[in-house]
Amino acid sequence: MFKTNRTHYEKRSQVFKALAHPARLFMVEELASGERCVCELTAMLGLDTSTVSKHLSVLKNAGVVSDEKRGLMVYYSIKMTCVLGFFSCVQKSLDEDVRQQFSTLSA
Amino acid sequence: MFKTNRTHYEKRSQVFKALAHPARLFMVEELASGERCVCELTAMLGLDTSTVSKHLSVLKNAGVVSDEKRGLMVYYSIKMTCVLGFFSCVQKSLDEDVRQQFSTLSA
DNA sequence: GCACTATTTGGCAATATAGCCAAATAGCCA
DNA sequence: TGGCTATTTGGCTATATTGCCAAATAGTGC
Repeated sequence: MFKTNRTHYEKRSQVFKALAHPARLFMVEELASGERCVCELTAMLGLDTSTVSKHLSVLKNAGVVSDEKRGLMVYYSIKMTCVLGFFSCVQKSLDEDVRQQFSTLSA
Repeated sequence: MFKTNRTHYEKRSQVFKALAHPARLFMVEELASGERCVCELTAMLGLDTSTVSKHLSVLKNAGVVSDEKRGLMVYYSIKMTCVLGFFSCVQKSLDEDVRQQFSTLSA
């Protein structure tokens, strides 16, 4: 059932692993507005350049983003565009949970 | 930019963290067909019952699934139904990558 | 109550991830 | 070439996750 095509599930989970970090989530949402160089993302995140670079390589290896070098800078942009649809789904569910907790409290 | 609403991104990333494991991914897909008890999922996964139980609690805490106790058994079912749409997106992207690698090789 | 089954929880060792610093690499310009 | 900037890579420590076993909890039926 599971063990026979475990690698199949491992490949798929790589994408979710890539999105499973606040900094990487932020970057993907930022890239939704257009390509950004590493330096721009670094400034926005307030993390070390090397840390940001490693986060981006995680997203790249998962196939979520792609990169292009132009001069000194490396520009990243979204490749797996459909992941943007995830965020509204997740947000909606989180909002519903909050609403439900509130109505439980006030009941 | 990021540091000011870091907790916001942390909450969202919880959902992706929950999906970022092959066993949990398998369970969510299985639950798409209907509710399952822990024992059924344990049999399919070939993991220790305690391990499966912990995986399920991760999914529950993230709001992805919900549980209901009936007699001795605890039945889990999908709560965040929209996550099912993720899988086709991810699969489609992975397929495209494979196709692209193939065409690069044969070119 | 006792015995039995299903599930959860605590604890531990092995492994993976995140962040920083330092060093390496790559491209620009003089 | 050398100096400068942007990015990546290696290495390290701190922290988080995974999976097992053992023990605790909860529900059933005698």
